[in-house]
Amino acid sequence: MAVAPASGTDPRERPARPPSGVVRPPGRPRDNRRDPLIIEATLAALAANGFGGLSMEAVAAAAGVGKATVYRRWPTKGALVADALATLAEPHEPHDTGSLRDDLVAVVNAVRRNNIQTLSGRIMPRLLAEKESHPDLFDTYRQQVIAPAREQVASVLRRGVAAGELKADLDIDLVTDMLVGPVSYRQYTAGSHEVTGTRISQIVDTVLGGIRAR
Amino acid sequence: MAVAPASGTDPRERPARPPSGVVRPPGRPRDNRRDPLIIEATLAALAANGFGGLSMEAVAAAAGVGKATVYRRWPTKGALVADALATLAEPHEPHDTGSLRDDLVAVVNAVRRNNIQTLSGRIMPRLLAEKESHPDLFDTYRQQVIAPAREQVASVLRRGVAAGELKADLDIDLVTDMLVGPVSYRQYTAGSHEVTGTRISQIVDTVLGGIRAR
Amino acid sequence: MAVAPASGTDPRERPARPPSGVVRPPGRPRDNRRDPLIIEATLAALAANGFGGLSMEAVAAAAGVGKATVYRRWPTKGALVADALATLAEPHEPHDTGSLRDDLVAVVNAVRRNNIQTLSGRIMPRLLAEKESHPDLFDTYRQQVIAPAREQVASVLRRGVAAGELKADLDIDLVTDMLVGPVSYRQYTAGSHEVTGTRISQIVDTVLGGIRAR
Amino acid sequence: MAVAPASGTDPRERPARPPSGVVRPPGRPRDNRRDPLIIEATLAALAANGFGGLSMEAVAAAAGVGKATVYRRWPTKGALVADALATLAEPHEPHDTGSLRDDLVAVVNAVRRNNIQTLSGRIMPRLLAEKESHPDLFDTYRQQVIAPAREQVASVLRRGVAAGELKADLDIDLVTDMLVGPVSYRQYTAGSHEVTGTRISQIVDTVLGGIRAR
DNA sequence: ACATAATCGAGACGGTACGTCCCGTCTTGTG
DNA sequence: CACAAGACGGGACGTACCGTCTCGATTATGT
Repeated sequence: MAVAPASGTDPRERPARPPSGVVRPPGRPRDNRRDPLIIEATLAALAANGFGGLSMEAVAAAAGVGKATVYRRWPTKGALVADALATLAEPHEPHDTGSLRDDLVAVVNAVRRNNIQTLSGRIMPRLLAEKESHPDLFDTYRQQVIAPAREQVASVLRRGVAAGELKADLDIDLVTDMLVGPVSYRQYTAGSHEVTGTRISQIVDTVLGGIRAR
Repeated sequence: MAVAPASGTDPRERPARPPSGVVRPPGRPRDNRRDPLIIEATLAALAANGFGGLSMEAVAAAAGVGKATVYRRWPTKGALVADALATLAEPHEPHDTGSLRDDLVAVVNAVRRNNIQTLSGRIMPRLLAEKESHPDLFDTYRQQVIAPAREQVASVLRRGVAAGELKADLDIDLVTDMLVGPVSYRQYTAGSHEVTGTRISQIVDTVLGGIRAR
Repeated sequence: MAVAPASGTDPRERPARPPSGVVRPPGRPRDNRRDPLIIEATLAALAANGFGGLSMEAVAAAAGVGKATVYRRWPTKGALVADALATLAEPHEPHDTGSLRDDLVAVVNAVRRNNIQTLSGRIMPRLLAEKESHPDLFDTYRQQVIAPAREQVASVLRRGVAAGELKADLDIDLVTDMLVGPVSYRQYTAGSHEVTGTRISQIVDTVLGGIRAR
Repeated sequence: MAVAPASGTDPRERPARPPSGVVRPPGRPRDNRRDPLIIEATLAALAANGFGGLSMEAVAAAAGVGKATVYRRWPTKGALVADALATLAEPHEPHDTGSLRDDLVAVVNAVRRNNIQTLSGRIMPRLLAEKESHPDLFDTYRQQVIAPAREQVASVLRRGVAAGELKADLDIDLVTDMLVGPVSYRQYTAGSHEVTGTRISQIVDTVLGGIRAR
């Protein structure tokens, strides 16, 4: 992780110097304002062309940065992309309205939105396509993006089990698949606007109640 | 579609000459044994590198054919790939054992196998990744491969409705998503061997009965 | 020597095919009309920037040829330049007017003209400057250009010795230096137009007669 | 000329402070011990790679100095090289043994030694090669190095004329060429060790006496 | 003593030139 | 006329390097 954490202040401002006593290398220090530019350009290029179609040159140009500046920070394309993917993790706030059904609808809706409106949602199919040649990249994506989203769904389900509302021996992992799977699969294979909030409610209700007559 | 239909005989054998009286263009006739070689090489290249990473040169080399031979048949890469994708359709035999649950398990298992063991299953993520730049290719794939598989599931569901075993107002399309989605999504995002036959049975049972306690 | 000898005919015309019975490699044969273009561009680049400053890319561009075409013929810059220098040899016609003095003036004038008006004369200082790093190139130049010119001077001197007009124990090599050296040195170090025909006559006369009073 | 004149003392010692009363700019004064290091490195780089191949970075590195230190003193590469060439002038002591022939041999020998054993002798071909693109540099070299050496030869010749030993209407410039030219041309084009003291004696004798039989 | 200000080595920065590699087109000789 | 083999022009990419710039540290000077 070569990327400095966001300082929370004006990004134009250079970060404060480290406390004295720290040994500093001689020469002009690296300008860390370049890092987020490069990372952003990398993610955009990844969404546009995938890993194989991503060139360091295009990243540098899009970031408005010399090629040497990129290579100075990340020696290989893989290292750059790995660091870029590591920044995709997003904080998820918990959902707890008291209604299990409403909470499930809310978290699955969050999955839906993340698939289509975010950069990471556009990156996913690219990484998926190259999973065989570069499994490590997709692993990183899974850990950073997919796993947290699933965990959010799973935590709601566990609350339902604890409250006695759901079967005590519920296979949480399986049911998570059954909530996330239809939404994601449909979105990716059928177009971005196919899955509406209404449909998600139907999915949740179906999983809760089944489809048998009476 | 420039591809000659499979003759059903030994492909090594040259097709018999048409009856005399038919006008034939002068010169050496085109050797149609080359076509399936090129199509196969195209699908393999598509699975390996996607559309963007597919080069006519690599296809020709893999097919053991000169580049000009490929270009003589298909003027562009798009035309070649479109024709190649059109050959992916596979015949599906109907499932009807009398048990709705067993039939659903069977058809979903067919989906599972098709995702991982066939060429078309390996091509899917590639086309998915390039859906934005080449939506027509993925449309072809959807019509040729995805739609028939879904239709198989849907037909079993419709039988269940007709038999009164399932709710009369069932949203067939939605439930199809709920059976196919979890399987495909899990397979593609989590690895090929994660989804077992047992798990598919659980999915079918959950969709049928729901997850509510009591 | 990968360069085909000049055919003497219209360079636009492709050379005749080799006699049948010669085995020919398959595929499109190399278009040997490209060779003289590349060689000419190489010599021009050599005169302009020397060996170190010569780039294969610039040569290809100047010749109106793809880079791969150059590398297909000559794998390295050194091989290309060596072949180019090998084409610099020019035929020298003998001088024999009956007058030793006039013949000497004529051959030294030929040296003078070759130094300033030809491509090889502009290439010489470049090779000279890089003699330490690439002695082989200058050696080639010396054999192809310098040695023949000196031999022309020497042959006239030998005729003078044989005719009894010059000292019998004359050091031909030394006197050749004394005729060629002042002209070349002056031209290269003082500018192109400093050495006139009159001056060359004076040099010849001085070498013949010396500078001592009476 | 930004170069401080040689102080004649130990160059390691910093120069004494100027007498008080002289206005001095505030801040850290420039350390003039760096200048000769940079000049030397420049001449060495010039001998090694010529003007075009000389980089300020390489000069700074060879001088053990930061790049900014070089640019603070000389704004351009041309200014640096011009100043470096201006330091090449060497003092020539007069030759006068009473024998014209011996004096000529001595001064021509001095030319010979200067061509091969000194830095300026190795720089000459580099500047010669770039005379067309940078005539000013070679002009400087000619004034600083070539002209003084020629003048030394010329002065001996003038003494010979004044003493009546040489023809009264002697073209001094021409004869200087005839003494210096063969030596320099031979050395540069044929290798460094080709011209011996014996050969120089022969050249002088030939110029003095001519080559005609009897 | 201490503030001031310019110099110093080191190295990051944007930009550029170059050789390698590869693609799609074109051009051969052969079947 | 089809076919393979491969030459051709063109372009994209990573490497290497250059001149400019910017940094912290140093070092004389003046108060």
